[in-house]
Amino acid sequence: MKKITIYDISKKLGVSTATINRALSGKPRVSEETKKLIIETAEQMGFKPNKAATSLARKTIRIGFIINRHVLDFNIEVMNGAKRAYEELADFNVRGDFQIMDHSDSKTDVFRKMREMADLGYDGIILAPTNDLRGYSEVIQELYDKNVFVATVISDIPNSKRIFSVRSNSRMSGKIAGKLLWMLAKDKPVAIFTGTRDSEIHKESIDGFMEQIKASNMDVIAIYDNYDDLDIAYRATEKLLREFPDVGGIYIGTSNSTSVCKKIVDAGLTDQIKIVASDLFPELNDYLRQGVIQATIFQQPFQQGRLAFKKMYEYIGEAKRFEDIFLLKPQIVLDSNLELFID
Amino acid sequence: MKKITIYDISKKLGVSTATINRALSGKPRVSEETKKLIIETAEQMGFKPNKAATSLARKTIRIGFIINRHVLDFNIEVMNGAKRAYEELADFNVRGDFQIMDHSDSKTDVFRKMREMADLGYDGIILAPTNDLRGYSEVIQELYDKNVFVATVISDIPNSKRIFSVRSNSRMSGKIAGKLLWMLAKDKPVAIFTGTRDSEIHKESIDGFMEQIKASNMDVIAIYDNYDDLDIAYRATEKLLREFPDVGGIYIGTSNSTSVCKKIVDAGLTDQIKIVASDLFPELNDYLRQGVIQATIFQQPFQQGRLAFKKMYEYIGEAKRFEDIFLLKPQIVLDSNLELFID
DNA sequence: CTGAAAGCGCTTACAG
DNA sequence: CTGAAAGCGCTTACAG
Repeated sequence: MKKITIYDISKKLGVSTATINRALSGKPRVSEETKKLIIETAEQMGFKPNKAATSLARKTIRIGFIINRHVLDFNIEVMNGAKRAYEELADFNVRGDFQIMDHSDSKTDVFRKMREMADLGYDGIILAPTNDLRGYSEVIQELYDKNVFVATVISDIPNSKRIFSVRSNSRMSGKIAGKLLWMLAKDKPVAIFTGTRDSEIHKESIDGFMEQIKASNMDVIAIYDNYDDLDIAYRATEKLLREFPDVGGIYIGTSNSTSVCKKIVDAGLTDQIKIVASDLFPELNDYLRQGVIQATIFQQPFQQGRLAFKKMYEYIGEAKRFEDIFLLKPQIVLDSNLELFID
Repeated sequence: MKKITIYDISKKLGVSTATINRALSGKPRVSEETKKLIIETAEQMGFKPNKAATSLARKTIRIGFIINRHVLDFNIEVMNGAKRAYEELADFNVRGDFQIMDHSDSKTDVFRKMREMADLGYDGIILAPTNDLRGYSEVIQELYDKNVFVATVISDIPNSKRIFSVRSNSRMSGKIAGKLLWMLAKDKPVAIFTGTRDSEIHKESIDGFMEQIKASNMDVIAIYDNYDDLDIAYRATEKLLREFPDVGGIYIGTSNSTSVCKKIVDAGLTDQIKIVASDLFPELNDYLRQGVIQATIFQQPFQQGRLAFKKMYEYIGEAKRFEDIFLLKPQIVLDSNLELFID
């Protein structure tokens, strides 16, 4: 029942607390021998370092956070979540630095920023990767070798030394969308609009959707990928309505759902065609309230940022090691519970 | 940018840190005059006590947690959530004590337990109230006067001195259920089964449901309340099917949904009648997977307990004061995302 | 009513 | 490679 402290270990081993600390936090200048002894003893005594004491005593941890302006609202929400986590950790000796890279900035600028932070002594960097992932791994490896840890939010950078990744469970988003369309447009064929397949996120949501559709014995008549652009999506919707007039439901996996909705409204097909969309933003809220969209799958951007910052803190400040992917639950939003998701 | 500490206040005012502390934490033995001065200065300097230091220095906070065996699984999940919060606060000088009152115990036993905890020096007690609320207010008031704070989980005790309450947004649960039945059984009339109307929770979920049904222009043909008993619910379902053979959907607002489902299956009406249920437990998971139930509204018992414990800690240990009702978001669970909700 | 001092459980220069 | 000591920012007996 009684809590074990480093003093208990110190007394038992006749070694100073300073040495105990070096051994336990993997710092240099302890002989391998005593280090081993200390670690074993600590383990066996069930020692767990006290977080409050640790944070008080150590020097300030520095965490950087970098997003770009692409898909602005979503990214800003992620950043706001990270800022919230930062506030919640205010008394635990952390400093957060939040950077929004300009849309015009090339990826090279992101890399420069990362290296700059590393040189300034940052301990960790949280990154929202751009679509094109080339070059990231090298920079991450480079920082890793300097003990500057990189994690990702929103999407992952596979096969890199990033210490963990926080994102939405997009396969599940697709499955949920499939199920909802089954409920809404049961006997009619459905279509799907999504962003670039280069993105793992979009690929997964398509997979999940198709899996569910197949399980429900429904027909998918068209898959439109790479439709991040509003105009192109509008025209693609026209094409869909022309070629498949019997379409009963659409899943829009990208956040650029508004032009699809617009076309459906323009064509006066609101009641015939059921739409399940993604994310949450003002225009989309309106479509939900008007019944143009029946449901949307919310990816919890705020919580993504919050969790990423918190986990980065735990990784650095509390030497926690954990599973390396955190998948947040996609939330089903209908017009009836919409109010819970907007403040 | 620089953090203000009590030393800064101490220096500025020429008063010892001990006195500063007494003034700021509302302890006796400070003159009204210096107290006022200290509080004003602290405010003006933007002083915020450091949580890590506070928890290290103060004596252990004691929090009690009391549930009864009624609706066992749900309550146990709430307790597990509270235990999780307790673990998360392990380094912050708290002690939790978790009590399950036996089904046979009368409410008097709960009251006795509460008084016992107060006498033992507990600082706060979290309580899951029984259905019959008589007598609670008096005990809560009594403890309040001794500076022992009571909060509630799962359901509230209105008009009492309980410091806060954590529960699910049950009005929203009803609204969501109504919307889902609109999606599932659009043109057919629907019915609702629910627990006792004595419970605010059930009353609210009925209200929310009716509100949504009305907004969707659907017909409610029957309301069965007070159906917490399995046998009674089974027979009520028989009656429903007999009297209203055209029923297309049922919302079950209590967790005793299994006997309704059983009757529907027995009658071979699985495909004709759509069911939206509440909560999540093994038998219900099976009904979801088999398509007997189309959706269930999850009340997040684990998170309820976790939040309640955490808030109690903050109230006592960090002197935080907040809105007094925390309503958790009801989660929509379909068979497609069920796996995210069970471990 | 007020203050000096010790202590909570760690980490960090600094000295050796 | 190792240790003594100070310090992080509070709270708490204890003495006055």
